[in-house]
Amino acid sequence: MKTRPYHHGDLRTALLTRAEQTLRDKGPAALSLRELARDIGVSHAAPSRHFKDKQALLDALALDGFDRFLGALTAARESGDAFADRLGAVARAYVGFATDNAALLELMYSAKHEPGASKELIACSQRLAALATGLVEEGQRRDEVRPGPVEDIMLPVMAAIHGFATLAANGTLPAEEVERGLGATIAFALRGCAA
Amino acid sequence: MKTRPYHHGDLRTALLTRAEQTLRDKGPAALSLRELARDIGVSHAAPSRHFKDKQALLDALALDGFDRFLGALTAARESGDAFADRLGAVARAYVGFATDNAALLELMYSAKHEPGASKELIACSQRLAALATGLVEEGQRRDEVRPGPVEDIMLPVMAAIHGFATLAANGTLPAEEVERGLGATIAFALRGCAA
DNA sequence: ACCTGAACACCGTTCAAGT
DNA sequence: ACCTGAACACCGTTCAAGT
Repeated sequence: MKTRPYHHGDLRTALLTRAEQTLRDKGPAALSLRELARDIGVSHAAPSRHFKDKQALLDALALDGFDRFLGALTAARESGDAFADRLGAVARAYVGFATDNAALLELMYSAKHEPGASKELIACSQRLAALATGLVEEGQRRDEVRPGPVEDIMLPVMAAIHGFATLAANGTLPAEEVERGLGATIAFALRGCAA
Repeated sequence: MKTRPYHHGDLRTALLTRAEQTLRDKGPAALSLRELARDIGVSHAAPSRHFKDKQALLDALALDGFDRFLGALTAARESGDAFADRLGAVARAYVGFATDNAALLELMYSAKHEPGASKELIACSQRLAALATGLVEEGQRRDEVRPGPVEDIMLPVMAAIHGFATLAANGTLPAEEVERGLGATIAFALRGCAA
């Protein structure tokens, strides 16, 4: 057997990993620092060496989620050449992440607009806005999206995708209707963008 | 001075009123049954006579919110005759409620998809869907909305309105940009619906 | 019928002390 | 540097007992 490193080794990572697991399995309400510490096998006070309080751990979790989320969206943005393909791929990536990480996404959005939201979290939010803006502008340059102020197009498109993603993720829309609804939402968005 | 009725009088109502106040002022995390009881001046065990547990109080709060929300939307649905006017009024009512009752709306949506969500809460959710469906169908009958399966139009429209409302309510979209963004979102939705 | 007081099993956070 | 143990001030929930 491997000898365990001094004390725990990497408690910080262990806490984050376990916390995300719990978030996924039992929801955000069931996330307790003391239980996390118990599960990992350290004292209840140990986490405070790595996270100054519970919110700091939640913020780290949210930041981690945003990184993966933005990674997925950025990759999707390069799918094909046409605006329609790129928008469709981004929408699918967005909704896919939302349904696969419902609790985490909720945490990401609530952490972001907490009073003392970290600069990194705000930066993530801006990167997301920049991605959407860039996508629409590119579509306009290709004459595949009608002209006019980008915000007036980008905002409704993101609202539709984000709104659909939350409806799909929280179960308002039954799982078996998600695929069709997503197709309809993408088609609807493209209609609204059409030149 | 008025003599106070036996014991408290109407503890149930007092709890709900105070809880909504706290929700509005300090957010859902700050909502504690014991503090509520303290503020009102009863023992910490008293609330249990009226709400079997904390979730029951939250459900009652959510139900109350849904009633007002549906009332506002139902009224808006009768604004003018044209589909464009009605959709615009519903969207404005939706976003208005969301920005005026951000924490409550969040509670309404999370209470609704809690494991043991009450029948009444689910019924509210269905009334909302029925309202949106009726609006679109009416537009189709008037030839102001393109033909096709209602769900394929209703769902994207609701996603856009709901998505915009959450972006506006949680501060992702700065308050001074809400009015313009709302106009753009309504215009975008109408474009997507156009016959 | 409605409420109280005490009790139980949890929390998050802090801080001296250990290794 | 990293963790422990005890302490503090909170929770939600339950239940006998009071009026």
